[in-house]
Amino acid sequence: MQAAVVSVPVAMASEAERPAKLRRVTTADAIFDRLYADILALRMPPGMPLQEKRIAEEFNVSRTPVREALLRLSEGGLVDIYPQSGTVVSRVPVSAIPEAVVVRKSLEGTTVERAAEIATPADIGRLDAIISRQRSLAALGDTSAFHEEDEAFHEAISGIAGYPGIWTILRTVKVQIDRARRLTLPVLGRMDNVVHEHGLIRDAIAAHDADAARAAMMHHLSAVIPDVAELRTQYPDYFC
Amino acid sequence: MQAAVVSVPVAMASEAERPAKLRRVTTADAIFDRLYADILALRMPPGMPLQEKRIAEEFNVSRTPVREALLRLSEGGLVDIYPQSGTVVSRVPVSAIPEAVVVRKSLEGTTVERAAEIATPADIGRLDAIISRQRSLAALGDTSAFHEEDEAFHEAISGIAGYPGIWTILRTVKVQIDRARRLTLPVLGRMDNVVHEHGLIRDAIAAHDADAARAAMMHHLSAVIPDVAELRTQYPDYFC
DNA sequence: CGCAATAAATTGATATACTAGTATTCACGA
DNA sequence: TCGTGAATACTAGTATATCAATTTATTGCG
Repeated sequence: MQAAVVSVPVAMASEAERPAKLRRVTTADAIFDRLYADILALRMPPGMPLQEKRIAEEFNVSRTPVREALLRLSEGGLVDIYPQSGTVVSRVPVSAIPEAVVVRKSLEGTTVERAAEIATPADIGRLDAIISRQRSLAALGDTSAFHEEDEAFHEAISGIAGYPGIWTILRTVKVQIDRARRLTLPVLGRMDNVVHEHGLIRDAIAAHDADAARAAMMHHLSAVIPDVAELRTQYPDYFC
Repeated sequence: MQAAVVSVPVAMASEAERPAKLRRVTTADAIFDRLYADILALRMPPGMPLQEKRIAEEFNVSRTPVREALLRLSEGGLVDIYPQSGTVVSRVPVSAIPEAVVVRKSLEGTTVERAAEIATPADIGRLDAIISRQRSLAALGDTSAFHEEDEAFHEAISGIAGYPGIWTILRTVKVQIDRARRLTLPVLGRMDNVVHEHGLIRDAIAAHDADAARAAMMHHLSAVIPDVAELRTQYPDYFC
């Protein structure tokens, strides 16, 4: 099943304070990561049918860890499990995207304000490093690596603000938006715009101007809203 | 299978499903709901060791659905699973509580503003009904039922705003706060204060005054922050 | 063609056994 | 006596086989 909307977030602090006893990577974790990446990269497009048994054979494991991975993906809204029927890669719920954008604006607005208040020069340096890498990747046209750095930028701001758990929530919320955005990111010049907007956010944080930082973030988040109407006509099978 | 007969309030929240495919309640769901309720009500206190095998025997089911339930609880931060070692009810991460409050303020602030903008008289009526029930429950001193109505109030506001997915996030974030709050809720007069604060929020929404609604919500959320320092000395085993 | 009976397919759950780490115990030696 | 370390008893992770419950596809008959 799929919660139709912004899916269940992983609780904050569950991973963060594992007392030095680092959780070892289980088979189920590996399967999850692989499927997660494949779905996000659209190598497994929305609507694609999945089967526990087939995946188990493909990875040479039993159904058990595959099932665990699929259940976790289901909670994240990336797959829909229909009992006694089948499992499919979930279609992107277009109706939930506006809500997801609202969540991002709310949380990232709060976060960037706080970051602007307490950022240190070292923090600014880390942001600069990310932006620098993004500039290079934009020039190379490496959209995949660029997207990773984009995530790193937003995660870094959460870290600067002292709200690492908020990033955990945002990552979950962002997934559906990102799946849609993956279809539009190749648009020429978009990556350069992102780099520029990140620079504005960075400058506002460096200047400890909370209001400007929020404004820059709001503008940035508004700019990356995918045009769902157009996408829907272009990839009708990928949305619902 | 006897456990399926054990009637557990499955509807801990809206499982608003698509009409076509409705998901039946699985054994794992029932186990999850039961454990979730027991942990939240502190019938299973933080630090209490759990064992898949023992729980399975207790519910007369196999390990499989128990395991699925524990994995979901783990993602929600309610239990900590140590591979090849054991599972325990998680201690409340005190360091995460302030962050959780920030998330609540951010999201519920956004939500209540939107609700104030578009609330209909019928919506106000629903809020009034909840507040009315809370007033009765406060008089009776039924803290458990009162808490359920408290959840209903905040969920209703999310619904009015048209952001049902935000409630899903909030519920997850609220859990850790609520676990701590359960130790302080019996404070005399607190329930009456909550009723009053809910009334102020309701009035602001009814008046379509977004600013006042946000202010009332901020005040409300600030008032229910548990005194972690005191709790930590009073229940040292429950926090980390 | 319509439709009901039937077969196939798939997830949900059970039972069992085994693996691989983890924590405890307890005898042993400095 | 006090560690120390190896044997030992857990516990979660995985594998396998099997059945149950349900949905979906197929078949065959009127």
